[in-house]
Amino acid sequence: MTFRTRFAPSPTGFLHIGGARTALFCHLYARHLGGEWLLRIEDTDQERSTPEAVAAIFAGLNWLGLHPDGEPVFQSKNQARHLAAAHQLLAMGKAYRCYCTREELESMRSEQREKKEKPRYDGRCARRVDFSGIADRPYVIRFKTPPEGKTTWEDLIQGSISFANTELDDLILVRSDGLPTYNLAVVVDDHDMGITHVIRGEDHISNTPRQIPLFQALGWSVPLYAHMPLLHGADGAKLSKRHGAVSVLNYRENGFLPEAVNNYLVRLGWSHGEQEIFTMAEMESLFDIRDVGRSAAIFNQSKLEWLNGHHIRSSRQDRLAVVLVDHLRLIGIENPDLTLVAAVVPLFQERAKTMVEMAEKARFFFVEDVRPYDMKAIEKYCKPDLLPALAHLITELATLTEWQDSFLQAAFDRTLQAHDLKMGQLAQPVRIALTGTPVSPGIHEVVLVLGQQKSLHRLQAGLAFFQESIHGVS
RNA sequence: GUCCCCAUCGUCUAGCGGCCUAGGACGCUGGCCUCUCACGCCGGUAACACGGGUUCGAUUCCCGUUGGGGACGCCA
Repeated sequence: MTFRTRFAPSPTGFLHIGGARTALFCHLYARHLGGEWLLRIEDTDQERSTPEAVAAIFAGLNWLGLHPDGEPVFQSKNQARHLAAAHQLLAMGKAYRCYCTREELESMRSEQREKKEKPRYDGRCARRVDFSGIADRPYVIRFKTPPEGKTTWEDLIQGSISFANTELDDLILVRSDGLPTYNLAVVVDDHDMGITHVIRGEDHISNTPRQIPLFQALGWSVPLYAHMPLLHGADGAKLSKRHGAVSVLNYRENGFLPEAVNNYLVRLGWSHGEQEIFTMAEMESLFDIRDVGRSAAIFNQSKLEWLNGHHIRSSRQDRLAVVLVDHLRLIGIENPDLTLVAAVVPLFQERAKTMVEMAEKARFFFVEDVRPYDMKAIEKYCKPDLLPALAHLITELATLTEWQDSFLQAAFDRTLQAHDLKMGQLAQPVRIALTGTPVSPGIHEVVLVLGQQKSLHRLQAGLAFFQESIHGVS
C-alpha cells in the first residue's frame, strides 16, 4: 500500500503562508514515507471559487518548489460520485431528507443561543412521519449521525481526541440545489484518491468527528489524521486572508528565496535538535509529522530575514544573478549588463538579507550618475585637507596600466604615504565619490568591478563636487 | 454561550522524572575583526502561567484555575 497525503485548498484566494506550510508538511511527510502527495482543488463552492485563485495556488506551490504527484484533482468534477454516495446512504436509511427552511433553522439556532446551548440541528425531519403539504418543497439530504456514544481518533499530532456524538448534529450532505457539500465531498474524494494520511490545519478538527462516521457508514476505511497547529499573526490570532496574511508570491516580490521560506516554515512547530538550517533533502529525510508540536506559532519576520540572508550567502552565484536581474528591473534598471551582474553578486552576497536589499545596494553599479550624493556624509567625511590626497589618488590610478588588486593597493599606499594619511581617512571620500553613499563593499572590490574608466570618471566628478560644496559652505 | 485544543526566554524551540544553578536560534545588547556596511568570532540579556496532588525527587505525570486559540453555515 502506498502512503498518500493530499493538500486540499479551496480556490477562493491566493496561497498564503499558512497554506504553504500545510502544503510543505504534506509534501515532506509523503516524501519521508516514500509515498505520494496529491493536490486537490476544493472548488465545490461555485460562488467563491475562481480560476484566478486556482492559478495563484499553482503559482505559489510552483515557486516554493512543491510539486504534487499526479494531476491536480478538481473536486467539482466528482459531483456524480459524491451524489451517488449520498443516495447510497439514503437507501441504507443512514441519511434522510430534510425540508426545514432557512428561516426555521435560523430561529432554532437563535433559541439555542439564548438558552446558552451549542447551536445545532435538532433532527426534527428525521422523526417526521407526515410529509403532507411539504413533499414538493425543496429539501436537503442530511446524514443521520449516530445518536449516542462518541467519536474518537488518535491524531498524529494532537494525540487522542474525542467528541461526544450528541455534540454533532445531522450534517447536510446535499444542498437544496442538489450540490454536494464539503464534508461529503471530502470523504468521498479522500477515499477515492486512496488518501492514507490527512494533514490539515487545526481549524478542521471539528470536521473530523463528522467525517469519520461518514467513512464508517459507507463501509470505507478511515484515514489517519494529523491536525497542524495554526499559524498566528503578531496579535496572536489566526492568520487568514482578511487578517494580515499575504500571498506567498509576495515573499518572492520582497526578495525572499523559496528555500528560506520553506526552511522557516518547517521550523514552526517542528525541530531537529538544535539544527536551524535545512536543505529540502534534509527536511524530507528528517521530517516526521508525529514530531510536530501541538501549540500554535507566531510568525516572526526577523527570523525569516535572518534565514533568508543565510540562504543567500550559501546559494550559487549564477542562480542569485538570475534573481537579481528581476529585482534590478523592479527598481528601474531595465536591461542590466549580465557580466556586471555576475561580478556584483559576490560583493553583496554577505551584505543582503533579501534580494530587494541586494538590488538596492548594488544599484550604483548600474547607473551612469551616482548623484545625488549623501550630503550629510560629505559634510562628515570630506574634509578640505583630504581633497589634495583624493586628487593625488586620481593621478595615481590614471597611470595604472593594469587594473589589478596589487596595483590598486600600491597606488593607494603611495597616496596615503605622500599625505601621511590612514586608509580610514581617505576611504570615505573615495567611497562617496564612487557610490554616492558612505556604505558599500570594500573600495578595492568596487573599483575593480567598476573598471578604470568609470572609477576615474566618478572620482573626478566627486572631487569637483566636494571642492565646490566645501567652498560654497565656507 | 457550548464543545475541542493549547500553555518553557519578546519570538521559534530543546527537554519525553534525577544529566536543568533549564540548552540552542532570531531579536536586542557589550566587545573583537575592520576603509564604511555586512559577514564571522567571543560575551551578556531573558522563560518552566498559577494552585493542588502523585513521587525519595517534578519543567517533565494527574486534577483544577487562569490565560490563549479554534469550531459551532444549504463556506471550505
